[in-house]
Amino acid sequence: MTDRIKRTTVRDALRSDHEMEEILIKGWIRTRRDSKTFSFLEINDGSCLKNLQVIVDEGIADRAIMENVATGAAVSVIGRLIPSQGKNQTWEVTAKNLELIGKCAPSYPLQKKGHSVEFLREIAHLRPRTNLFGCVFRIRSRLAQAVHQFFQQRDFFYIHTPIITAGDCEGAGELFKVTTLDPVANKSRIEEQSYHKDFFGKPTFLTVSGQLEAEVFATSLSNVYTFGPTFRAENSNTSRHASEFWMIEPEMAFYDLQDNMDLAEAFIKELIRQVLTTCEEDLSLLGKFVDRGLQDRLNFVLERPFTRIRHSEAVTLLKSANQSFEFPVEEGLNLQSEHERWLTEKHFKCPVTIYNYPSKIKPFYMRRNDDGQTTAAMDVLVPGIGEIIGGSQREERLDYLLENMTTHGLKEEDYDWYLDLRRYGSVPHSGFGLGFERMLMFVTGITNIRDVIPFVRTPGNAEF
RNA sequence: UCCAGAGUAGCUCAAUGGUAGAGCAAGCGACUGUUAAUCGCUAGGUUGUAGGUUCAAGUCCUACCUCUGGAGCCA
Repeated sequence: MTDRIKRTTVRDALRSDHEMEEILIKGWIRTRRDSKTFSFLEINDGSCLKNLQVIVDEGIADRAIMENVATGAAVSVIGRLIPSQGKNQTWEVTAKNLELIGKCAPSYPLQKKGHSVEFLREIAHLRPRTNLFGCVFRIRSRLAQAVHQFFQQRDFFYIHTPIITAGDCEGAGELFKVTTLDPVANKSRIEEQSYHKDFFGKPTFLTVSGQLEAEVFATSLSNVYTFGPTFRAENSNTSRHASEFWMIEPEMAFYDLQDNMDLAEAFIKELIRQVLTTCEEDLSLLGKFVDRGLQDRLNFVLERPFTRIRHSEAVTLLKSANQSFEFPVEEGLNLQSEHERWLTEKHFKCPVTIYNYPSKIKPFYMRRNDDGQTTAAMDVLVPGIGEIIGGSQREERLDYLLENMTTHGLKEEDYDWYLDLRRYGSVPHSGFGLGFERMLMFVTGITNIRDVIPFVRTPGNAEF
């Protein structure tokens, strides 16, 4: 019987502009309230935040079935969609037929009332069934879509850079080693010897960035972007770091640092605009229970230009700040979290783009400025999260690049193909990396990165 | 990895070194076009782990584990 009618999602049912004599709804029961001769079921199928209220009169389903129609169970309902007599919904369904698809054991850990995000993290396989995580992951999907939309509208090409890479890019940061060798069986061997027998015949790692590969395509297709998983084996235990995360890395030929900063700002604003206009309902829940000022803050960021200051100006501001910092502020030193927070949260109270960083604290591929002291690097900082974008104009001049590699202790032969880009028709180009989860944290108000990734990987944790 | 804090019922939390408690959830019942429904009853515990101090440890000490917040690394 149920096979002949097309299933309607809860979202479509609640958006209906007319009564429906017969509707088929499938989903999970969020809660049940019993009256003397009938029951109220709240059904959610994840298609939207809201539940659909179903009225089941006595006798519609067997007593044995009704006993199992409880919180968490999966059901199928055929009934009439009619205007609701109740207060909290416009439409409701009076059931003509109720089937139990999958019953729910009484040990089901999700209750009607609020759970802490810490507890829900332990049951990551069930947490998308909560209002909060349903909202987060619907928004995550929209945000990913918005990323592609932004670049595709600007004729950028989406490049799939490798996840397994050879060689440890710029020697910085801890990498995950990829190997088919058994570390126990080979423990007595010298590492170099073992690599000859390894799958790729050389050391390989999970990617920490697709940037160098993206540069290949920027110097051929002009405007490109990557959007994929990224891996860092750093022992970072903070609310803003994960071992596996998603990063977006646009790379543009003929862009200088100014162009790069302009694009970064337009990108962040467009992502916010998309979420504001397409995720209104989900945002409203987050605005109510997670971050009271969420929508106001997003609108505020959208309307104002980001503040842009040179690193040296930031240092001057911080030095004259009427605030004592734990760490010293010095020209030539990197800014600490507390300094970034002061700039973006206390002083400017908006996103801040800092550029022209001291050369010695930046990697080899960034372009040297004419002053000889700074590089054409830029970071975008946002209130509450800190660094959300890091980028630069790349060093397109072969001789300077080689010089940088020497000072960073890198071997020329390891970057031969990268250097070829400078040998054969080199052009100025720029790019940046945006942490997808950090952006999602910013638009949802969620303060821990573990709560915006479906299945988080952090040091010591690879569950599910 | 470093600093700080916390681990007690399924969840959120109480408990001067002296018999382990509540709210919610669950189970049973009553009531009701209800909507975080309401009311009554029932059950639920090796107090993170291992040692130690003490007549007596959830409570004090040591080590370890896990989680949370902050720092560093960064996106």
